[in-house]
Amino acid sequence: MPDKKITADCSSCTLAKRCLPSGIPVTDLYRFTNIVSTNQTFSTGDVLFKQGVKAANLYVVKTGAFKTQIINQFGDAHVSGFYLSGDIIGLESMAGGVTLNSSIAIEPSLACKISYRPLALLRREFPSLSDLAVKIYSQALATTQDTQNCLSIHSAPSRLAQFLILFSQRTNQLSYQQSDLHLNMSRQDMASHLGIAVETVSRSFTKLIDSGCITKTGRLIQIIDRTGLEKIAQCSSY
Amino acid sequence: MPDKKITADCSSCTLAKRCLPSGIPVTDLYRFTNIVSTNQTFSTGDVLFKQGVKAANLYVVKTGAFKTQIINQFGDAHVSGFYLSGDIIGLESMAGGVTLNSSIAIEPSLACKISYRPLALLRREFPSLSDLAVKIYSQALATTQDTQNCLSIHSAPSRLAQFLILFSQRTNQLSYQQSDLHLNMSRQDMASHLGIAVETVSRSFTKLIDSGCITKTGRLIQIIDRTGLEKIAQCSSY
DNA sequence: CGGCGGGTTGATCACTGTCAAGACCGGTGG
DNA sequence: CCACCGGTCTTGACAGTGATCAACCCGCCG
Repeated sequence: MPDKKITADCSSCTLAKRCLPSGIPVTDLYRFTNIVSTNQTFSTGDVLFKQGVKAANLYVVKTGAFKTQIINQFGDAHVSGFYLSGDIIGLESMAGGVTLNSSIAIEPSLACKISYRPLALLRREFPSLSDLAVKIYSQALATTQDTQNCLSIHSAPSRLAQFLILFSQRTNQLSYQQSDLHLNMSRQDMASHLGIAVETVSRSFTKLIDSGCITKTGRLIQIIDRTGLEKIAQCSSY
Repeated sequence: MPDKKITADCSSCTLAKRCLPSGIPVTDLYRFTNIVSTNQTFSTGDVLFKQGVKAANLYVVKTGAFKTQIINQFGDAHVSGFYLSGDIIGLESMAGGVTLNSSIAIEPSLACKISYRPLALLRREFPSLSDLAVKIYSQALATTQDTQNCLSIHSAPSRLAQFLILFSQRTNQLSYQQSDLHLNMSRQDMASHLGIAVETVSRSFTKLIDSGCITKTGRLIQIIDRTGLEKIAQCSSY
């Protein structure tokens, strides 16, 4: 690491309590700061890493949003996940050594880069960091299983409703009952993620609006009736 | 732990090389054996753990097969995953402390139970076990993302084809090109897992057979034309 | 001004969920 | 040995949903 520029150290980061540094005693925090490239900037469409290359880094989203997508041999892309502030990207590629998907910024964003190797060394040294890693992985697994459940819902409006519920839970982890919801991604990305056509996404939105559960202006959603939305998400024939 | 009966220790287990004990030096293997309840027997339909109770254990499938399912507030069940020999059940519930799903045997099976707590202590003690945990979690994440991709496929025959491909990859990890495939689960479970109706599963099977990619006798599948099957799995309009 | 990408709305048709009936298989009891 | 029964699986008919193609609106930018 010749002349790495550290734009900010982790001790002053607002995410530190929820991020990997929380696995290390504050007195040793400098050890962590040494292996991180903080606050790398990305514009919309910038690529964090490409599918099928050597997997070497984790990325923590500081501000903005990213998507991951998998491209099959026919060139069809499927958006596999969205990552918001505090989320960690690249966990699934750690075992194989090769990136299983591409990651792309969907907003102007900041992300911190952490190399696998030195992180593993720190993990071996600090048991509390090992505990945190397990916790993070466990939560990541739970999240993807939520997504899986969402995808197994039959009707399109129900699927969209479930997606909105899950998304709002993730964005409002701190203040859960907040009802405003900014959908960072395009309809195209949502459609790909949910496995339905773009037009169907639009139509499903209008159905949710007509039912009085949400309002919408562009990409800004407001959840009016959360229980109603949950009911729609679980009603098999809506 | 008063009078726990150890029916077999891990050093003699055929799975040991792929299982958690591989994270510990052979000389310390007895430490592992002490925290495992090996070879617990389950009949078809037996419950490993229920959804929404205190999460306390991991289970390693030794022989047989299990499913996990999530039941929503309306009583609808969704089969979230299948677990075969060598797979680990319960990873996603570690962080929250509460089981996120139920796990049920779909065949007469053997499984080994490992409590979180003493496992975490061992992990803190043996860095190689910590590495293995990360690797296992990473692979589990990759697997669920595969499943997610499978669910985002539009047409039912394509979805089934993709499921068969993924399933055969998992069962034949050792001898990859093996083409025989025993589907342990009922059509009902497959349908729930894939998010389609039971009848559609049947119809999709006949389509795959008609296309000459597979043959089928009951729950035994033989893959004749693997590349053809892959082509169907990725063709958007089949 | 015109082109372009993102988003919505409309019309049509294929696909799949649903309901119903029948085939198959294993187990039980006469 | 056979009849009966339950569950699992398959096949058929029909209706509803969503994918597709097309047109249109809107904001942005050259």
